[in-house]
Parts: sequence; structure tokens; C-alpha cells
Amino acid sequence: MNGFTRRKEQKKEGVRQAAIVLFKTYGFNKVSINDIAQKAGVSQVTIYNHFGSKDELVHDIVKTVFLSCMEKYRAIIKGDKTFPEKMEIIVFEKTELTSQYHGEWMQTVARSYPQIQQFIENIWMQEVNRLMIDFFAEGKKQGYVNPELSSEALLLYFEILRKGIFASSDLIARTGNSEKLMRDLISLSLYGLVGRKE
Amino acid sequence: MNGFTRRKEQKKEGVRQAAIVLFKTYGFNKVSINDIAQKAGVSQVTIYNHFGSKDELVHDIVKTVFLSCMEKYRAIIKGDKTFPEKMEIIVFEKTELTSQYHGEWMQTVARSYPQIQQFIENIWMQEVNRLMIDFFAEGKKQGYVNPELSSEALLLYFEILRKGIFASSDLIARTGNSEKLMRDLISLSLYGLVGRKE
Amino acid sequence: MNGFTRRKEQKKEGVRQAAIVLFKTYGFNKVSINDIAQKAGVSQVTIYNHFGSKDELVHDIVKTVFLSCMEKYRAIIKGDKTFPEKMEIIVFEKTELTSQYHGEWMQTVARSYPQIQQFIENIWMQEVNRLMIDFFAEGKKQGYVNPELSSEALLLYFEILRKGIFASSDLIARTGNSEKLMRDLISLSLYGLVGRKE
Amino acid sequence: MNGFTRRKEQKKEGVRQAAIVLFKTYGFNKVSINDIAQKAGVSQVTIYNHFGSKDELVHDIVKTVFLSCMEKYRAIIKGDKTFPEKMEIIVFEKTELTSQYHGEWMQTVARSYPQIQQFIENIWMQEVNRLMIDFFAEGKKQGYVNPELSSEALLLYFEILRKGIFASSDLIARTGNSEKLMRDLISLSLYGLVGRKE
DNA sequence: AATGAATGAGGGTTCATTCAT
DNA sequence: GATGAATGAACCCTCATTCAT
Repeated sequence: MNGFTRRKEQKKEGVRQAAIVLFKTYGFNKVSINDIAQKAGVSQVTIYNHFGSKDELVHDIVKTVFLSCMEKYRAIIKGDKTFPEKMEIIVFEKTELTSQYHGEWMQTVARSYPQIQQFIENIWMQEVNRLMIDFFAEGKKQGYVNPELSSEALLLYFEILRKGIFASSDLIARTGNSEKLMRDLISLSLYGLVGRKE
Repeated sequence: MNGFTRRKEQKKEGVRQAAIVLFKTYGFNKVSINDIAQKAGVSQVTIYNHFGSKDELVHDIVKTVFLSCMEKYRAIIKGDKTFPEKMEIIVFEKTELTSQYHGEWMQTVARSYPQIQQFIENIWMQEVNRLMIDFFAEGKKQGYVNPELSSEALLLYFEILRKGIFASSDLIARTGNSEKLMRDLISLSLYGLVGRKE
Repeated sequence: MNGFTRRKEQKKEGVRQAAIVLFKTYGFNKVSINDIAQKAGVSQVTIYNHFGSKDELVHDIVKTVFLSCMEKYRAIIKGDKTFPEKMEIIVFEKTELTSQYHGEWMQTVARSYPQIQQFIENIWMQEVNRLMIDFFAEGKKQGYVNPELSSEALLLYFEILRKGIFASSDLIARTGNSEKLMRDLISLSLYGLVGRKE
Repeated sequence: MNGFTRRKEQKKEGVRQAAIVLFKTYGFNKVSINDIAQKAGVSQVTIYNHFGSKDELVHDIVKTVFLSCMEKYRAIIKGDKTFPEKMEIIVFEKTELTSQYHGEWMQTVARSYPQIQQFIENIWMQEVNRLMIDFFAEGKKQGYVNPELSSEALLLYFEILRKGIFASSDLIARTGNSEKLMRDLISLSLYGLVGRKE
């Protein structure tokens, strides 16, 4: 990659980051191309020159964010931590990874651009699901996961927890991270409502 | 209620329903007052005469939907079904009640209108939480809920599940309601990842 | 005038008064038919039934106000007070008469409705000017007015003073009606900048 | 100032002039941004890009006109003409300066935008009053102004005359600037109603 | 005769996008 | 290649006026 191309890629990355921050802060629909241009310190036209149109910009951002996000997922799952540690990271997102990927704006984008939704689903289903299924197999083998549960249900359950926690993040923050509460929540996801029969 | 008032209320209700359908279908931000007016078969100005502004229309709709939704919640919890049946209904919302209340547009609205968010939280916290705490007590008494879990944690867990399911509603719909999947999901919420130790 | 007609005329008068108050308070362009209807406690349609259209309502109001105003002028000029007293009343408008007739809204109306402007000018030129000319004649005869000045110039001068004072009413109010100031102002209009040569 | 800036300023000035002409011709409230845009030969959005909003456009125009107007005032007062000549120019505004500044639309604007009214009053009070007080001092020294009159009263009198003349500008225009009339008016302001005692 | 309901036309404003330098 | 300037389309909202009861 020569100097020209590198500088160009830097500008594009600057625009992407500016857009992501704004989308997260104000919501997708409230952010105009002009806002992004100002935040990124370039002219609107520059964005058009680089990305073509708003749709293409969005598509590019989603793609970029998604791929990088998936890479981090992979690193976690293939990493050295124990199963419960990995689970905690994935579900409770101690990492900042999904603070970027997630957020209402992604849902809105997916809704507004069927093309993008298609893309996400393809990637997600193909790549992430495969990772997760491996992960569950590991959990079952180590006795952390009920082997009777289908991978499909487990995937969905994780998705639900992940999205629910994300959507409740303000509530959780308001609890002040009380330890008892956190222990209870983890107990709930591990042993359910009924609790552990010893 | 005389003829005038009745017809007026019918028109208002028609507008509300048109708006809800459009919001659910296209997302809140993509729906203009003009769209709603056309769908409802009235003029834009009629909407303004009845509701005052887009904000007030939205507020009115949220209020209406929410109150009716809460009434149904109350009926379920105070009803005659067994604890697990009630839980299933509440969490997985087999009833159509939340098909109306839920939908990405509600999140978007709450995000765009702090006033409405405030309203929702007040109602929810004050009314729904009280109902839920009663519900948990019933569950603990009947042995369905681990008595060591705090009400706070249970509330939060339900909130997470509810929001997560809501946010995953499209995913769930796509599974086609397979029975095995549903059984697994219920198992997960009752006995957690680890599963029942018999 | 029978009961029906009287009641009808009362309603019309109520609408007129409401309109005048609103015009004076908020300016002609900021007042809608709806505002007037609400202030007058009737429906918009009632105004249309009585007056025909906004234009006709305005025309009617201007006509009414103007004629009543002129009647008061006539009473003052034909009254028993001395020339300087009359002058003070007319110019400095101690009476409330012109607080109604005057005001920015009248100018705006005249500007917007050439027909009305025509009407005002005809009445004013024909009636008021005649009154004023008599008044100047009286003043000249009594030695209060320089006989060399043309009636035209005197008319214009009065008009200028009247309008200028009206437009400066807030400034004047802010001076707190200091006596010295008032004496100076009267001296200025009687003896001009140069002052009295004794 | 390079080509860009110059052309931009030209466009802005074109918009300003178009707006002033339209305001003077049709009155402030009857002129829409669209009207101005068409008259100036640009798109509505261009006006928004340059001025931000209708309010800001108006503010900008008033400011521009006012400052240029004040500069001319200063030139007159500090100029070489005799006191009566200066007075005539200032009060009767033979110069075209106030044909621009004046007009009913300015009153309407001041009424509609308290912020602008504030601005005008601040400038006027601080700058113009200082100029006028110097001017009166000159008049008194040269024997043209009764030295017993307070500066306050003189200022108010001028203000009244100025506003009155301004408000009567259509009347004055209709007189066709007859010479006798003008002489009489000047006589009235110099020697008042009573006239010169020789 | 009086009213609540309804509307077409128009106003200010914003946005994604293109033009000209 | 990058920018300031410019725009058509669309949006929320208001107004004078008519319709239906």
C-alpha cells in the first residue's frame, strides 16, 4: 500500500469512525451526511467521492464494523479462558467490542436497508453461528451446558440475553453493579429460575 | 357519548391504528404525517386538529397502547393459569398484545422523546413492577422460583429477557415456532444453561 | 331593532372587539380567524356567517372603528375647550380614542388591502381634514397659529406629530412624564427649535 | 478577498437587496423565503445555507442596513453644512438613505423580533444619541436652538419627528414635494405653531 | 342559526446529492 | 482530489375556508 492509498484509507477510516460515533450518540436517522463531514473534518463531497452515496457509506461501515467485531469474537472463543469466563465476556460484554457493533442504530439500519440486513444475516449465520456452535460443544463437553439443548435454542438464548442486556444497560448501570445482584443474574442464566438442585 | 364524540373518537382511533401499522412496518422515522393521513383516509390537517402535532400524536399513541397493554398484563397475572403458563405468556408473549406494543419503533420513539421515555418508565416501574413482584412471590411459594433470588434480580432478569426477546422478535419469527425450540428456551429460562439436576 | 337583530349585532360587536384587541396585542398578521373566534367565544363558522370572509371582517372593523373615532374627533373639535387644550388632546392623545384606532396593525391592514386604504383616505381626507381645517382657522383667529402657514402643511405636521408620538409612546412612557420634559415638548411644538422671541 | 469569498458576498448582497425590495413593496409578512429566492435568482436552500434561517436573514439585513445608515448619519452631522441644512437632511431625509431603512416593514420586524428591536435600540441609543447631542450643542452655540431646552426633550422631539415623518412617508410622497409645503414644515419645526416673532 | 370536522394551499426548514472551481 | 455553493424533494405545520350535522 503506497502513500497515496494509505492516506486515502486514513481519511475513509476517519469518516467511518465519525459516523459510528454520531450514530451511536444521536441515532441513525438524526445524523446527516453534513454532520458526519463536519465531525470528520472533511467536506460532504469528499464523502461522496470516497463512498459514492449515503447508502454505500452505511453499507461500508456496517461491513467494516461487523468484520472487525467478528474477528474479536473469534479471538475470544478460540482463546484460552475457561468456558464460564468466555460466556461472561460474550454475554455481558465486558469488552467494549459490541458497544460499537450494537446499539439501536444498527437495528434501524438493518431495517432501512434490506440489502444490509441480508449481508448481516449471511455473515452472522455463516460465521458467528459456526463459532458459537463450537463454543456450545465445548461447554457441553465440559459439563457447563445441558447436552439435551439444541444448538439452535442456545444460539437464540444467547442472542436474547445479549440484546436484552444491551437494551437494559441503563437499568443495569443504575443498580450500581451490586455484587449480590450480579451473582443472582449469573445464577439465573446458569441455573434458571428454579435454581440449582444440589 | 353522542354521535359527534363517537365519530370523532372513531376517526382518532383510525389514525392511531394507521400510525401503529405504519410504524411497525416501516419504522418510526420513515413514516410522515402525510403517510399516516393517507393510510387513515383523512387529510393531514385533520390529524393536526385532533392531535395537535406529531409529537402529541406519538405521545397519545404510546399512552393508549401502553395502558391497554398493561391492563392485559394485569389480567394475565391475576388470572387463573398456573405459574409456568403465566410465565410463558408474559415472557414469550404468545398473545398478540405486544405485537402491537413492541417493535423497533417503540425504542426509537423512546429515544427521540425523553418525555415519553419518562412516561413509560414511570408507568412501568410503578405498576408493572408491583405486579411482577407479586408474581414472583407466587412463584416462590409454589416452588417454581428459587427463593434465594432477590426481587430486584428477578425483575432485571425478566426485563432482560423481555427486551431481548422483543429485540430478537424477527429471529424468533423466522424459526417458525418450532416446538422443540420453544421447549428448549423455556427450559433455559427455568433451569438455565446447566439444566435440571434430577 | 328587534330582539333577533339586536342579539345578532351584539355577537358581531363581540367579534369586532375581540379582533381589535388581538390585532393591537399581537399584530394583524399574527392573528388568525381561529384566534378571533376563540377570544370571542364563538365558532369560526359563525364569523363567516356574519361577516363573509376575513377580508370583509377586516373591512367591517376598520369602518366601524374609523367612524366611531371620527365622531369623537368631531366632539373634541366642536367642543368648548380652549384651542391649546384641544390641541393637546388631539396631538398627545390623552383620550384613549386613538389607542384603538391607531396602532401598527392599521398601517399593516391599509397596506395589505388597497380597497381599505382607499376607504380610509376618502373618509379621512373628506371628513377629518375638513374638521382640522376649521380647527386651524380657529387657532389662527385666536393668535395661536401662524397665519402664514398653509392648511396642508399644518395637517401634515399634525399627522407627523400624532404618528411620531404614537410610535414613540414607549419612549415617552419611559421618561416617567417628567414635567420639565413635557413643558419642553409643548414649547417645541408651539415655538419650535428656535424658541420664543419675546 | 479571493474569488470565492467575493462571489459569495455578492450572492448574499443580492439576496439582501431582493429581500429589502420585496419587504418595502409587499410588507414583511407577505414575503416568503421562496419569494426572496426567486427574486434573487437563487434557490431557497441557498438562502438557508448563507443565512441560516429567516430570522437570521432578517437580523442580518437589519444590521447591515442599520450600520450603513448610521454611517451616513455620522457623515452628515460631522460634515460641513450649516446647522439648518443638516437639520433638514436629518429630519426630512432628502437623502435616499432612509428610503431603505425606513418603511413599515422595519416596524413590523422590530415588533416580531424582540431581539432585533433590542439591537436597534442599543445601537441607536448609544451611537445616534451621542451624535445628536453633539449636534444640538452646535445648534445652541450657533443660536439655532433654544438653549433652555434639555437634550432629553430635544432627542425625544427629533425621535417623534423622525418616526412621524417615517410613518407618514406615503402622505408626504403624495404631496409631490411642493416647495411651499416644505418651507412651511421647516418653519413649523424651527418656530413651532406660533411662528417667528420678529 | 351555530358548530365540530375537514381540507387545499402555502410557509419555513432539512436532507442527500450535484455543480463549478 | 478536495471544496464551497447550489438544489429538488420532502417534512412538519398553519391558515382561511367549506362541509355536514
